[in-house]
Amino acid sequence: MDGEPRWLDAREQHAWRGYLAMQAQLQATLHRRLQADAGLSLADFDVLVALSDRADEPVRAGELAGLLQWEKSRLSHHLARMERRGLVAREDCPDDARGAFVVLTDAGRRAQEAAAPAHVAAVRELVFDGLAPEQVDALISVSDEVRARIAGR
Amino acid sequence: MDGEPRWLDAREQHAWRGYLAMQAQLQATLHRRLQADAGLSLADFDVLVALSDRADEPVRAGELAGLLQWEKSRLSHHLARMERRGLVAREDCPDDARGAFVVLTDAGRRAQEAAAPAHVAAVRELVFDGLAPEQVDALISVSDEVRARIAGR
DNA sequence: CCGGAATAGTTGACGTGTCATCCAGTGTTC
DNA sequence: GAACACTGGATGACACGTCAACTATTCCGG
Repeated sequence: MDGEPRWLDAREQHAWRGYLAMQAQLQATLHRRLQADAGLSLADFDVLVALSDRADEPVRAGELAGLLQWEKSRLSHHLARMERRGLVAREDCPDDARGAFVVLTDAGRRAQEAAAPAHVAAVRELVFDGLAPEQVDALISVSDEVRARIAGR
Repeated sequence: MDGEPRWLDAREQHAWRGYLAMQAQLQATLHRRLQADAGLSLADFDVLVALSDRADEPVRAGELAGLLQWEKSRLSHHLARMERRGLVAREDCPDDARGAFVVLTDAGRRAQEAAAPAHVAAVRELVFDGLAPEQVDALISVSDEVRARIAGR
């Protein structure tokens, strides 16, 4: 079927290793800073942002999973932990008795608002302040292309 | 200290969200395929590749951690799991009695050789086959810049 | 040589993510 | 309306990663 595997050439290997290193270090750094500044994980922050984008309307768990592109089970576990810490609450859903609404608590809203400025500043500092506009464009086009290839097949 | 936080502009937000989505989906897809094809996690694969790059010379655990850019404790836990599955073995280090050598077992070598072609093919298919040479260059320059900013501060 | 600092690696506790499974409520079909 | 599959979500088991504490050795100054 594939005879000889086609390995990556030198430039591709360089790009791939560089990308892997960047992504690991960037994620770890942003995570550590957010944790240190605000006591939140990146995942916590994503959930809080998604919920506060919806003002205060309760959001269905499944819909939230879709927004975050998370598996339902991941979200369920994560919400259980966040609920234990008082950041979110689950409410019964009148329309569909097997569904659940998720809402931000006051503590959750405060945590998100407190965390956001430093987090954005870190993203700026580590990424965008160092990139020329063409590099930002390239990042967009690469992301779009790769995502299209992942989705389409 | 920072008065008004400087938010990301529309283009930057687009780039950032796209990057985050790409990286999450790419990692998940590569992980799932490697797991399905070869029963290995990405982390397993990285360890096996690092060890097989060193032919069969035993590698000190600490050095391996450095090569992989992993914390020592992560490596220790991961090696314990891989050792349980028979992919690697730990040996005593004669020079330094508190050190440990890590070696690939035959099963480990076979697993790595069996996994590599499909994994490279997946990276090609999802990433490099879709990118023009300038995009690969841009990926390199972005990775270098971001890593420099993470390191230097 | 002795005692304390540094180093190599392990361990335990805990948060996180995945997969498979389960359960309850819903919808559909006859 | 009873049997059926379907859907929303929770749960348990387990792999993974991090942090802090720990153990055993080595190193170094006196």
